[in-house]
Amino acid sequence: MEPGKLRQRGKDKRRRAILEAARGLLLEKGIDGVSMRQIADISELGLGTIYSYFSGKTEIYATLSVEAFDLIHESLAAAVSPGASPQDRIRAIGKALLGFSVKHKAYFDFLDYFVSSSRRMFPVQTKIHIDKHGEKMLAPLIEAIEEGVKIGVFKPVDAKQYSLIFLGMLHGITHLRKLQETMLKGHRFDELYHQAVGCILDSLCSKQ
Amino acid sequence: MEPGKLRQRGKDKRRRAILEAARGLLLEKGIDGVSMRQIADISELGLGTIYSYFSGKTEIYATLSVEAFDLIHESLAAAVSPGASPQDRIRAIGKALLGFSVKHKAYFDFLDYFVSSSRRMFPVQTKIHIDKHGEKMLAPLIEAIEEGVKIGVFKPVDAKQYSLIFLGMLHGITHLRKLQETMLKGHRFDELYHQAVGCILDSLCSKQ
Amino acid sequence: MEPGKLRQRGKDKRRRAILEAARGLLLEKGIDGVSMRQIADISELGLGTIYSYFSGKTEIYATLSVEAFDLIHESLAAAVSPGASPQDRIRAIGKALLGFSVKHKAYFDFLDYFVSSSRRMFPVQTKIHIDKHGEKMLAPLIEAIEEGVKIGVFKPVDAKQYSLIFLGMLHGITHLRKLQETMLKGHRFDELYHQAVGCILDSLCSKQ
Amino acid sequence: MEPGKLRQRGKDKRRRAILEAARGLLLEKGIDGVSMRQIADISELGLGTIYSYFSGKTEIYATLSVEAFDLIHESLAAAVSPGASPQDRIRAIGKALLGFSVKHKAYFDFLDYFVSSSRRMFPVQTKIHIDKHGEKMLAPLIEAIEEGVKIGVFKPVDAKQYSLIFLGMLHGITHLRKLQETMLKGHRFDELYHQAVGCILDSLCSKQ
DNA sequence: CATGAATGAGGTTTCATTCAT
DNA sequence: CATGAATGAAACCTCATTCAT
Repeated sequence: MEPGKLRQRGKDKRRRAILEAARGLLLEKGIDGVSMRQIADISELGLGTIYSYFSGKTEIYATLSVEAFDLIHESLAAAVSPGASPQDRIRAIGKALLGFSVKHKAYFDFLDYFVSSSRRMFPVQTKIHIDKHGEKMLAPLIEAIEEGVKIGVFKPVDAKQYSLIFLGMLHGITHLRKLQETMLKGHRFDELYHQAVGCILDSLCSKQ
Repeated sequence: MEPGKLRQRGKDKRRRAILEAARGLLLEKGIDGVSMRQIADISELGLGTIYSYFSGKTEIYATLSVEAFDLIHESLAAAVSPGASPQDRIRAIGKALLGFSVKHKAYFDFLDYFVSSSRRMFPVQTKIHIDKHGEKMLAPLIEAIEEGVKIGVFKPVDAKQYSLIFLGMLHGITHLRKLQETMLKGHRFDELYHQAVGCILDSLCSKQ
Repeated sequence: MEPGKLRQRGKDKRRRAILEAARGLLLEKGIDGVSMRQIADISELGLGTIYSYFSGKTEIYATLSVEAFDLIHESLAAAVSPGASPQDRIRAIGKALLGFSVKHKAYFDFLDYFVSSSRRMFPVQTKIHIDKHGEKMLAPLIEAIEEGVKIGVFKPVDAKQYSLIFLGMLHGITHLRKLQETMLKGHRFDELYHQAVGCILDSLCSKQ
Repeated sequence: MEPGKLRQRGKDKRRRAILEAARGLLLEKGIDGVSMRQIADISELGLGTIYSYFSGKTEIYATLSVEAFDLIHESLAAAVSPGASPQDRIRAIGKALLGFSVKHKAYFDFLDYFVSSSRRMFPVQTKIHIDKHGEKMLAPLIEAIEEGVKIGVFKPVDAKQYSLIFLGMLHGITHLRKLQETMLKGHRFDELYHQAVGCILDSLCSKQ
């Protein structure tokens, strides 16, 4: 391997280290717990180094946002088996999303916060760019619903609209997990989650 | 009226002024736009005075959280007409929640943020106290669903679980409103919202 | 004395302390030696306190500039005895300026720097305000020259123009003092200075 | 030409590129606008490379100072026609200095700043070296004045002292140009300048 | 009891310089 | 020999909180 590649790999590694540090801090200490100093310490890089990889905190956040959306998209896309029935595909997507929200809790909390406040946080151009990645997430869902409508197992609906409802719902439910020790006491979160997926399927399948 | 009462009233007024100022700032400038100095300026009180009404910023946030939950509860409770059918009651609750999220946007964004991060933000005792108020919100919904199950228009479900799904979903959908200019482009938000309510009703009414 | 006055006096004292610290640092360590931290340390105030007296470094510099010009103006105005001849008045002004440049060396170096770079340093509005105070300095000189022209001891000249030349010259000469150990070695600075004043008088008195 | 020379030429070119970049930045953005990074970018060299030509920023400034003085000296020396009268030679020198201050504004501002603060900026040895080059500037003036004194058109004066006054004055006047939009409003700068030169000549020619 | 001046920890960011490649 | 990635000291500034008046 030529030296250029090695160096490149080192750069990538550092870049990743920075993003992981930032993401980790975000999860562990919340949005106010993220300081450039801490990111530097955790990623074991000099403070100035951070600024040669990212123009500032905002860019780090923007990058994480895009990454998060892309990762979710990948998870969802990977979850659907081509031959499966629309219902199963939707269930699989629900499951994948739940899995993601458990495995990459950090990303989820992060998106939660940034979807809420990104208009204030990011320059409008950046926000549009991020949202484009967010929109990709919907594709696997839309396809599954359209397929179901086409073959007649679902009632005719606007596939994108239902996708938004589905994602919004699951997101909202995931949000509730924070209340596990209080409002959710006595309820199993995953059951709640599956029930919610079932709820959407009920609606899609309901004649009327 | 004796002087004590008058003074009491003045104190209440100041307390309210502080909370309004804090809430207003939160809406207008986001979580980073709230500083004690600004709260003092807007509420037309001295900076030090704030601290004789609240122990600090955290207590202000906690108080606002409780208030927000209580207000939502009131809205929902007021929305249900005693004689209405379970379906109509649920529709009314959905409508009321949508209305609230429009009218009191500030509170909604606020809860969004604080439900997410309250574990880090508040001492555990405070958090439990807040969540208790959050839980009250569910009551009108639970009642409507239980009624529907009892009279047989809904399939037999765990009423609290469905309530959580319902609220979670609506909350998630509301969250999406932030994406109106990007992901939601071409979709009317309120339609999406009503569709979501319909979705739950579909599920509740679907025969097995 | 009522308490308000006392407090006011304390505020004034602190304000002065800040300005003195800044001026002192400027003299001792040069423009790069002035940091807000150091100003705070020397003035024995908290760092944040500085910012409640001045909006930032720029405002401190602007204030010092204005003060410097005003002080010089006072020195020059005080130097002229009403009954003295125009020549004597000009000599007195020269002497006063020399005296000032020795006694308030800091201010002089300061002006030196800020006249040079104020366009980049200050917002245009601020610069205009500062320069207005600078212009006042000329008044005593202009009056003396006009008087001399009127009574015929000076040849007819544009009084303001000659004033500018006079001040510019003395300022330039003062600048040279920095070179006392090298270029000026073997020359007594004050002699140089008086010679320069004489030079202007020669010109003003030269027939034709 | 042997390869050593070629390489040498490349080195010289780079050295010059660095100095030009530094000087240009100084002119365009002022003293705070000069960073090693920018010098590297503009001179199209690597950042590290700068350090193999100069030991650091200070040495770059020192070199520029020497260069500036040498350039001025050349300008002044070139201005005097051997056969001209002392008065004309002095006028020519004044004109040359004015021309230089317009054409090489950067150098002038630069000297302004560094003469003021060089004691703090440079190690004493460096400063002495720089000042030696500064002193050379005086030579053409001294010669003209001495000649004038010798042939009796000037009164007997200390030629070096008058030279210092002359240069100091012109420098001071040049300084004033910064105030063109405020204090100097309504005055033509070059007129002021020529008047100042005339002023010195008046004095030199004044009997006793 | 209301006030706001004072505080200083901690935030983000820049930049001269070094050193491995 | 040229390079530029890495570094961390140090800059400016904000803000929650305290406490003397």
